[in-house]
Amino acid sequence: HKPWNNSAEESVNGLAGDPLASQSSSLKPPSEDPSGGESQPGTPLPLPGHSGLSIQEMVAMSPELDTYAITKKVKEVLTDNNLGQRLFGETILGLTQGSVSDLLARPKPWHKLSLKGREPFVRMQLWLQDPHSVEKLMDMKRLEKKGGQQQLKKARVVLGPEEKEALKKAYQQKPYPSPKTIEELASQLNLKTSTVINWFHNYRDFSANISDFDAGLNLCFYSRSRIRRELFIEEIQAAGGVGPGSEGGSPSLRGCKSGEGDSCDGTESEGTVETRQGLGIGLEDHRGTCKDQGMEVESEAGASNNSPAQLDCTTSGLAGPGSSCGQSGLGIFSLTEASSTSSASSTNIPSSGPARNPRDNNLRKKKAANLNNIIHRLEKAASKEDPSEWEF
DNA sequence: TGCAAGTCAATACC
DNA sequence: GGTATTGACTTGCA
Repeated sequence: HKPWNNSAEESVNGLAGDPLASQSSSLKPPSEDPSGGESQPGTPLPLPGHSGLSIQEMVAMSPELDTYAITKKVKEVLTDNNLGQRLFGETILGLTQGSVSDLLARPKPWHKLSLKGREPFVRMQLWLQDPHSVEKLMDMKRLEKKGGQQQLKKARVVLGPEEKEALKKAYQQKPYPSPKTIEELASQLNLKTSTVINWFHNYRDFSANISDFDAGLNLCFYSRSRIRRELFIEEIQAAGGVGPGSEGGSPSLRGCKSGEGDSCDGTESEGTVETRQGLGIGLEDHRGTCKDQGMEVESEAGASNNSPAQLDCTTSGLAGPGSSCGQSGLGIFSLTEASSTSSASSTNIPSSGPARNPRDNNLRKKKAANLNNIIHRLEKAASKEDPSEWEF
Protein backbone atom coordinates (compact mmCIF):
# COMPACT_ATOMS: atom_id res chain seq x y z
CA HIS A 1 0.00 0.00 0.00
CA LYS A 2 2.92 2.24 -0.56
CA PRO A 3 1.99 5.68 -1.81
CA TRP A 4 4.33 5.27 -4.67
CA ASN A 5 2.56 2.22 -5.92
CA ASN A 6 -0.65 3.89 -6.79
CA SER A 7 0.70 7.28 -7.53
CA ALA A 8 1.33 6.37 -11.11
CA GLU A 9 -2.36 6.59 -11.63
CA GLU A 10 -2.34 10.17 -10.64
CA SER A 11 -2.15 12.42 -13.56
CA VAL A 12 -1.02 15.84 -14.37
CA ASN A 13 -1.52 18.08 -17.31
CA GLY A 14 0.12 20.72 -19.33
CA LEU A 15 3.55 19.84 -18.24
CA ALA A 16 5.17 18.72 -21.40
CA GLY A 17 8.43 20.50 -21.74
CA ASP A 18 7.88 22.39 -18.58
CA PRO A 19 7.18 19.92 -15.87
CA LEU A 20 5.51 21.18 -12.78
CA ALA A 21 5.48 24.66 -14.12
CA SER A 22 1.81 25.17 -14.52
CA GLN A 23 -0.11 26.50 -11.64
CA SER A 24 -2.32 23.82 -10.42
CA SER A 25 -5.98 24.28 -10.75
CA SER A 26 -7.06 22.73 -7.53
CA LEU A 27 -7.03 19.67 -5.43
CA LYS A 28 -10.08 17.60 -5.51
CA PRO A 29 -12.46 18.37 -2.72
CA PRO A 30 -12.17 16.04 0.20
CA SER A 31 -15.45 14.42 -0.71
CA GLU A 32 -13.91 13.21 -3.89
CA ASP A 33 -11.00 11.65 -2.16
CA PRO A 34 -11.05 7.98 -3.10
CA SER A 35 -10.03 7.17 0.41
CA GLY A 36 -13.41 8.34 1.51
CA GLY A 37 -12.36 11.46 3.26
CA GLU A 38 -9.96 9.92 5.66
CA SER A 39 -6.60 9.93 4.07
CA GLN A 40 -4.05 7.38 5.02
CA PRO A 41 -0.40 7.26 4.27
CA GLY A 42 -0.35 5.73 0.87
CA THR A 43 -3.39 7.50 -0.43
CA PRO A 44 -2.39 11.08 -0.92
CA LEU A 45 -4.81 13.38 -2.59
CA PRO A 46 -4.55 13.45 -6.33
CA LEU A 47 -2.09 15.88 -7.68
CA PRO A 48 -3.68 19.18 -8.44
CA GLY A 49 -5.08 19.52 -11.83
CA HIS A 50 -2.46 17.86 -13.94
CA SER A 51 -3.25 15.14 -16.38
CA GLY A 52 -1.19 13.07 -18.67
CA LEU A 53 1.87 12.66 -16.52
CA SER A 54 2.27 10.39 -13.61
CA ILE A 55 3.97 11.67 -10.53
CA GLN A 56 6.98 9.54 -11.38
CA GLU A 57 7.19 11.12 -14.76
CA MET A 58 6.91 14.52 -13.22
CA VAL A 59 9.66 13.71 -10.82
CA ALA A 60 11.84 12.38 -13.57
CA MET A 61 11.31 15.51 -15.61
CA SER A 62 11.58 17.86 -12.74
CA PRO A 63 14.43 20.30 -12.69
CA GLU A 64 16.52 20.53 -9.60
CA LEU A 65 14.53 21.74 -6.65
CA ASP A 66 15.68 23.58 -3.62
CA THR A 67 14.54 20.99 -1.13
CA TYR A 68 15.39 23.12 1.82
CA ALA A 69 13.46 26.12 0.56
CA ILE A 70 10.48 23.91 -0.13
CA THR A 71 10.46 22.34 3.29
CA LYS A 72 10.96 25.68 4.93
CA LYS A 73 7.97 27.09 3.12
CA VAL A 74 5.86 24.05 3.93
CA LYS A 75 6.75 24.32 7.58
CA GLU A 76 5.79 27.96 7.54
CA VAL A 77 2.45 27.29 5.94
CA LEU A 78 1.66 24.42 8.26
CA THR A 79 2.63 26.38 11.32
CA ASP A 80 0.83 29.52 10.26
CA ASN A 81 -2.35 27.62 9.66
CA ASN A 82 -2.07 25.29 12.60
CA LEU A 83 -1.94 22.22 10.41
CA GLY A 84 -0.18 19.15 11.68
CA GLN A 85 2.44 17.05 10.03
CA ARG A 86 0.29 13.98 10.27
CA LEU A 87 -2.58 15.52 8.38
CA PHE A 88 -0.28 17.01 5.80
CA GLY A 89 1.70 13.82 5.41
CA GLU A 90 -1.24 11.50 5.11
CA THR A 91 -3.26 13.81 2.91
CA ILE A 92 -0.72 15.40 0.64
CA LEU A 93 2.34 13.21 0.64
CA GLY A 94 1.01 9.82 1.52
CA LEU A 95 3.54 9.55 4.30
CA THR A 96 3.31 9.16 8.04
CA GLN A 97 3.97 11.89 10.55
CA GLY A 98 7.42 10.63 11.41
CA SER A 99 8.47 10.58 7.82
CA VAL A 100 7.15 14.07 7.30
CA SER A 101 8.97 15.29 10.36
CA ASP A 102 12.18 13.80 9.10
CA LEU A 103 11.72 15.23 5.64
CA LEU A 104 10.89 18.68 6.89
CA ALA A 105 13.62 18.77 9.45
CA ARG A 106 16.36 17.20 7.40
CA PRO A 107 15.73 17.54 3.71
CA LYS A 108 18.34 15.91 1.61
CA PRO A 109 19.78 17.89 -1.25
CA TRP A 110 18.02 17.20 -4.50
CA HIS A 111 20.99 15.65 -6.19
CA LYS A 112 21.35 13.11 -3.44
CA LEU A 113 17.80 11.93 -3.68
CA SER A 114 16.63 8.98 -5.67
CA LEU A 115 13.58 9.41 -7.87
CA LYS A 116 11.46 8.02 -5.13
CA GLY A 117 13.01 10.30 -2.60
CA ARG A 118 12.30 13.30 -4.77
CA GLU A 119 8.63 12.57 -5.03
CA PRO A 120 7.58 14.06 -1.70
CA PHE A 121 9.35 17.28 -2.59
CA VAL A 122 7.56 17.48 -5.90
CA ARG A 123 4.31 16.90 -4.09
CA MET A 124 5.16 19.60 -1.59
CA GLN A 125 6.00 21.99 -4.36
CA LEU A 126 2.77 21.31 -6.15
CA TRP A 127 0.91 21.74 -2.93
CA LEU A 128 2.57 25.07 -2.33
CA GLN A 129 1.58 26.14 -5.79
CA ASP A 130 -2.03 25.32 -5.19
CA PRO A 131 -3.77 28.52 -4.17
CA HIS A 132 -6.36 26.51 -2.27
CA SER A 133 -3.95 24.16 -0.60
CA VAL A 134 -4.46 25.46 2.89
CA GLU A 135 -8.20 25.65 2.86
CA LYS A 136 -8.42 22.16 1.47
CA LEU A 137 -6.23 20.82 4.17
CA MET A 138 -8.33 22.70 6.67
CA ASP A 139 -11.37 21.00 5.23
CA MET A 140 -9.68 17.68 5.62
CA LYS A 141 -8.90 18.53 9.18
CA ARG A 142 -12.52 19.32 9.90
CA LEU A 143 -13.76 16.21 8.21
CA GLU A 144 -11.25 13.97 9.81
CA LYS A 145 -12.77 11.55 12.18
CA LYS A 146 -11.04 9.87 14.97
CA GLY A 147 -9.61 6.65 13.66
CA GLY A 148 -10.93 3.27 14.58
CA GLN A 149 -9.53 0.81 17.00
CA GLN A 150 -5.94 0.88 17.92
CA GLN A 151 -4.03 -1.95 16.41
CA LEU A 152 -2.12 -4.22 18.65
CA LYS A 153 1.13 -2.42 19.14
CA LYS A 154 4.41 -4.07 18.72
CA ALA A 155 6.90 -3.43 21.43
CA ARG A 156 9.72 -1.26 20.34
CA VAL A 157 13.27 -2.06 21.26
CA VAL A 158 15.00 0.83 22.91
CA LEU A 159 18.73 0.51 23.08
CA GLY A 160 20.49 1.81 26.12
CA PRO A 161 23.45 4.17 25.99
CA GLU A 162 25.88 1.41 26.82
CA GLU A 163 24.51 -0.78 24.09
CA LYS A 164 24.69 2.04 21.61
CA GLU A 165 28.23 2.83 22.53
CA ALA A 166 29.25 -0.76 22.21
CA LEU A 167 27.58 -0.99 18.83
CA LYS A 168 29.22 2.18 17.65
CA LYS A 169 32.53 0.91 18.81
CA ALA A 170 31.95 -2.32 16.98
CA TYR A 171 30.89 -0.40 13.93
CA GLN A 172 33.97 1.70 14.07
CA GLN A 173 36.06 -1.42 14.03
CA LYS A 174 34.00 -3.30 11.54
CA PRO A 175 31.21 -1.56 9.63
CA TYR A 176 30.34 -4.84 7.96
CA PRO A 177 30.52 -7.43 10.67
CA SER A 178 30.37 -11.10 9.91
CA PRO A 179 27.38 -13.11 11.08
CA LYS A 180 29.60 -14.52 13.76
CA THR A 181 30.53 -11.06 14.98
CA ILE A 182 26.90 -10.06 14.95
CA GLU A 183 25.99 -13.06 17.00
CA GLU A 184 28.75 -12.32 19.45
CA LEU A 185 27.64 -8.74 19.73
CA ALA A 186 24.05 -9.73 20.20
CA SER A 187 25.05 -12.21 22.82
CA GLN A 188 27.27 -9.81 24.70
CA LEU A 189 24.70 -7.04 24.62
CA ASN A 190 21.81 -9.35 25.24
CA LEU A 191 20.10 -8.28 22.06
CA LYS A 192 18.49 -10.16 19.23
CA THR A 193 20.76 -10.66 16.26
CA SER A 194 18.16 -8.99 14.08
CA THR A 195 18.35 -5.94 16.29
CA VAL A 196 22.09 -5.80 15.85
CA ILE A 197 21.75 -6.27 12.12
CA ASN A 198 19.16 -3.55 11.91
CA TRP A 199 21.25 -1.24 13.96
CA PHE A 200 24.18 -1.68 11.63
CA HIS A 201 21.96 -1.13 8.63
CA ASN A 202 20.55 1.99 10.12
CA TYR A 203 23.85 3.33 11.24
CA ARG A 204 25.76 2.50 8.15
CA ASP A 205 25.73 5.02 5.41
CA PHE A 206 28.18 3.53 3.04
CA SER A 207 30.87 0.91 3.05
CA ALA A 208 33.67 3.32 3.24
CA ASN A 209 37.14 2.06 3.44
CA ILE A 210 38.74 4.39 5.86
CA SER A 211 41.97 4.20 4.02
CA ASP A 212 40.29 5.87 1.09
CA PHE A 213 39.83 8.97 3.10
CA ASP A 214 42.00 11.49 4.66
CA ALA A 215 43.90 9.68 7.32
CA GLY A 216 42.77 12.32 9.68
CA LEU A 217 39.24 11.12 9.47
CA ASN A 218 39.71 7.54 10.31
CA LEU A 219 38.92 7.72 13.94
CA CYS A 220 35.51 9.03 13.34
CA PHE A 221 32.39 7.05 12.87
CA TYR A 222 30.54 6.21 9.77
CA SER A 223 26.92 7.06 9.75
CA ARG A 224 23.64 6.38 8.12
CA SER A 225 22.25 8.76 5.64
CA ARG A 226 19.95 10.51 8.04
CA ILE A 227 22.97 11.51 10.06
CA ARG A 228 24.77 12.64 6.99
CA ARG A 229 21.75 14.70 6.08
CA GLU A 230 22.03 16.47 9.37
CA LEU A 231 25.56 17.41 8.57
CA PHE A 232 24.45 18.71 5.23
CA ILE A 233 21.96 20.94 6.93
CA GLU A 234 24.51 22.09 9.40
CA GLU A 235 26.75 23.00 6.53
CA ILE A 236 24.01 25.06 5.00
CA GLN A 237 23.56 26.76 8.26
CA ALA A 238 27.23 27.30 8.66
CA ALA A 239 27.44 28.73 5.19
CA GLY A 240 25.05 31.43 6.14
CA GLY A 241 22.28 30.01 4.07
CA VAL A 242 18.73 29.36 5.06
CA GLY A 243 19.48 26.53 7.34
CA PRO A 244 17.55 24.66 9.90
CA GLY A 245 19.30 26.76 12.41
CA SER A 246 16.90 29.45 11.46
CA GLU A 247 14.17 27.45 12.99
CA GLY A 248 15.76 26.51 16.16
CA GLY A 249 18.99 24.66 16.14
CA SER A 250 20.72 22.06 14.16
CA PRO A 251 19.32 18.59 14.19
CA SER A 252 22.79 17.21 14.06
CA LEU A 253 23.57 19.02 17.18
CA ARG A 254 20.58 17.45 18.63
CA GLY A 255 22.15 14.16 17.81
CA CYS A 256 25.46 14.89 19.41
CA LYS A 257 24.05 17.03 22.10
CA SER A 258 22.11 14.13 23.27
CA GLY A 259 25.31 12.69 24.51
CA GLU A 260 24.72 9.59 22.53
CA GLY A 261 27.49 10.31 20.14
CA ASP A 262 25.41 10.07 17.02
CA SER A 263 26.23 12.17 14.04
CA CYS A 264 29.87 11.55 14.41
CA ASP A 265 30.48 11.06 10.81
CA GLY A 266 34.01 11.54 9.80
CA THR A 267 33.85 9.67 6.57
CA GLU A 268 31.56 11.98 4.83
CA SER A 269 30.67 11.63 1.25
CA GLU A 270 32.77 13.40 -1.25
CA GLY A 271 30.37 16.23 -1.60
CA THR A 272 30.18 17.03 2.02
CA VAL A 273 33.86 16.84 2.48
CA GLU A 274 34.22 19.31 -0.28
CA THR A 275 31.74 21.51 1.40
CA ARG A 276 33.54 21.34 4.65
CA GLN A 277 36.72 22.27 2.98
CA GLY A 278 34.98 25.04 1.23
CA LEU A 279 33.77 26.27 4.54
CA GLY A 280 37.23 26.39 5.81
CA ILE A 281 36.58 23.80 8.43
CA GLY A 282 39.99 22.32 8.46
CA LEU A 283 39.73 18.62 8.43
CA GLU A 284 43.29 18.14 9.44
CA ASP A 285 42.79 20.43 12.31
CA HIS A 286 40.04 18.32 13.69
CA ARG A 287 41.13 14.92 12.82
CA GLY A 288 40.48 11.90 14.71
CA THR A 289 37.70 12.86 16.98
CA CYS A 290 34.06 13.37 16.66
CA LYS A 291 34.02 16.49 18.64
CA ASP A 292 34.76 18.50 15.57
CA GLN A 293 31.55 17.31 14.08
CA GLY A 294 29.52 17.61 17.12
CA MET A 295 29.72 20.44 19.49
CA GLU A 296 32.69 22.29 18.27
CA VAL A 297 31.86 22.44 14.66
CA GLU A 298 29.01 24.64 15.56
CA SER A 299 31.08 27.52 16.72
CA GLU A 300 33.53 27.03 13.94
CA ALA A 301 30.82 26.84 11.43
CA GLY A 302 29.42 29.98 12.80
CA ALA A 303 32.76 31.57 12.40
CA SER A 304 32.72 30.54 8.81
CA ASN A 305 29.57 32.37 8.08
CA ASN A 306 31.39 35.19 6.56
CA SER A 307 32.36 33.24 3.56
CA PRO A 308 29.29 31.56 2.28
CA ALA A 309 30.38 32.08 -1.24
CA GLN A 310 32.91 29.39 -0.71
CA LEU A 311 30.24 26.87 -0.25
CA ASP A 312 29.92 24.43 -3.06
CA CYS A 313 26.31 25.05 -3.85
CA THR A 314 26.04 22.24 -6.28
CA THR A 315 27.12 19.90 -3.63
CA SER A 316 25.02 21.27 -0.89
CA GLY A 317 21.95 21.81 -2.94
CA LEU A 318 21.55 25.20 -1.43
CA ALA A 319 21.76 27.17 -4.58
CA GLY A 320 18.85 29.36 -5.25
CA PRO A 321 17.82 32.93 -5.68
CA GLY A 322 20.12 35.04 -3.70
CA SER A 323 22.81 32.48 -3.52
CA SER A 324 25.99 32.81 -5.39
CA CYS A 325 25.32 29.71 -7.36
CA GLY A 326 22.66 29.32 -9.93
CA GLN A 327 20.13 26.58 -9.81
CA SER A 328 18.31 25.40 -12.79
CA GLY A 329 15.08 24.37 -11.25
CA LEU A 330 14.13 27.41 -9.37
CA GLY A 331 12.75 29.19 -12.31
CA ILE A 332 9.89 26.80 -12.16
CA PHE A 333 9.80 26.07 -8.50
CA SER A 334 10.52 29.54 -7.47
CA LEU A 335 10.50 30.00 -3.78
CA THR A 336 12.30 33.21 -3.67
CA GLU A 337 10.82 34.20 -0.41
CA ALA A 338 12.35 31.28 1.36
CA SER A 339 15.68 31.50 -0.29
CA SER A 340 15.95 35.19 -0.03
CA THR A 341 16.41 34.86 3.67
CA SER A 342 19.72 33.25 3.07
CA SER A 343 21.40 35.85 5.13
CA ALA A 344 20.21 33.90 8.09
CA SER A 345 23.07 32.33 9.87
CA SER A 346 23.58 30.07 12.76
CA THR A 347 23.51 33.10 14.91
CA ASN A 348 20.23 34.23 13.54
CA ILE A 349 17.82 31.98 15.27
CA PRO A 350 14.28 32.91 15.96
CA SER A 351 13.16 32.72 19.50
CA SER A 352 10.93 29.82 18.68
CA GLY A 353 13.83 27.43 18.69
CA PRO A 354 16.55 26.61 21.18
CA ALA A 355 18.29 29.88 21.58
CA ARG A 356 22.00 30.12 21.90
CA ASN A 357 22.02 31.67 25.25
CA PRO A 358 24.78 31.28 27.84
CA ARG A 359 22.90 28.49 29.46
CA ASP A 360 22.84 26.55 26.23
CA ASN A 361 26.48 27.21 25.71
CA ASN A 362 27.28 25.82 29.09
CA LEU A 363 25.19 22.82 28.35
CA ARG A 364 26.98 22.35 25.09
CA LYS A 365 30.36 22.61 26.71
CA LYS A 366 29.33 20.10 29.27
CA LYS A 367 28.10 17.73 26.66
CA ALA A 368 31.13 18.29 24.50
CA ALA A 369 33.28 17.32 27.40
CA ASN A 370 31.21 14.25 27.91
CA LEU A 371 31.49 13.42 24.25
CA ASN A 372 35.21 13.85 24.34
CA ASN A 373 35.34 11.50 27.23
CA ILE A 374 33.41 8.92 25.27
CA ILE A 375 35.64 9.43 22.30
CA HIS A 376 38.67 8.99 24.41
CA ARG A 377 37.38 5.70 25.68
CA LEU A 378 36.46 4.59 22.21
CA GLU A 379 39.85 5.44 20.87
CA LYS A 380 41.34 3.50 23.69
CA ALA A 381 39.08 0.60 23.01
CA ALA A 382 39.86 0.74 19.32
CA SER A 383 43.28 -0.60 20.00
CA LYS A 384 41.83 -3.72 21.49
CA GLU A 385 40.58 -6.33 19.12
CA ASP A 386 38.81 -8.48 21.59
CA PRO A 387 35.43 -6.93 22.39
CA SER A 388 35.68 -8.38 25.84
CA GLU A 389 38.48 -5.96 26.46
CA TRP A 390 36.40 -2.95 25.58
CA GLU A 391 36.00 -0.57 28.37
CA PHE A 392 32.78 1.28 28.71
C1' DT B 1 22.12 -12.05 -1.74
C1' DG B 2 23.58 -7.90 0.29
C1' DC B 3 23.27 -3.20 0.32
C1' DA B 4 21.31 1.56 0.25
C1' DA B 5 17.42 4.37 0.30
C1' DG B 6 13.09 5.24 1.87
C1' DT B 7 9.47 4.68 5.00
C1' DC B 8 6.69 2.98 8.91
C1' DA B 9 5.43 3.32 13.45
C1' DA B 10 6.38 3.13 18.56
C1' DT B 11 7.70 6.14 21.77
C1' DA B 12 10.29 9.94 23.76
C1' DC B 13 10.08 14.66 24.12
C1' DC B 14 8.27 19.36 24.47
C1' DG C 1 -1.43 16.92 21.21
C1' DG C 2 2.11 17.78 17.98
C1' DT C 3 6.85 16.85 16.78
C1' DA C 4 11.35 14.36 16.89
C1' DT C 5 13.75 10.18 17.23
C1' DT C 6 14.96 5.72 15.89
C1' DG C 7 14.43 0.47 15.57
C1' DA C 8 12.20 -2.27 12.13
C1' DC C 9 10.83 -3.12 7.76
C1' DT C 10 10.18 -2.80 2.45
C1' DT C 11 11.78 -2.03 -1.98
C1' DG C 12 14.81 -1.78 -5.77
C1' DC C 13 19.14 -2.53 -7.62
C1' DA C 14 23.72 -4.48 -8.67
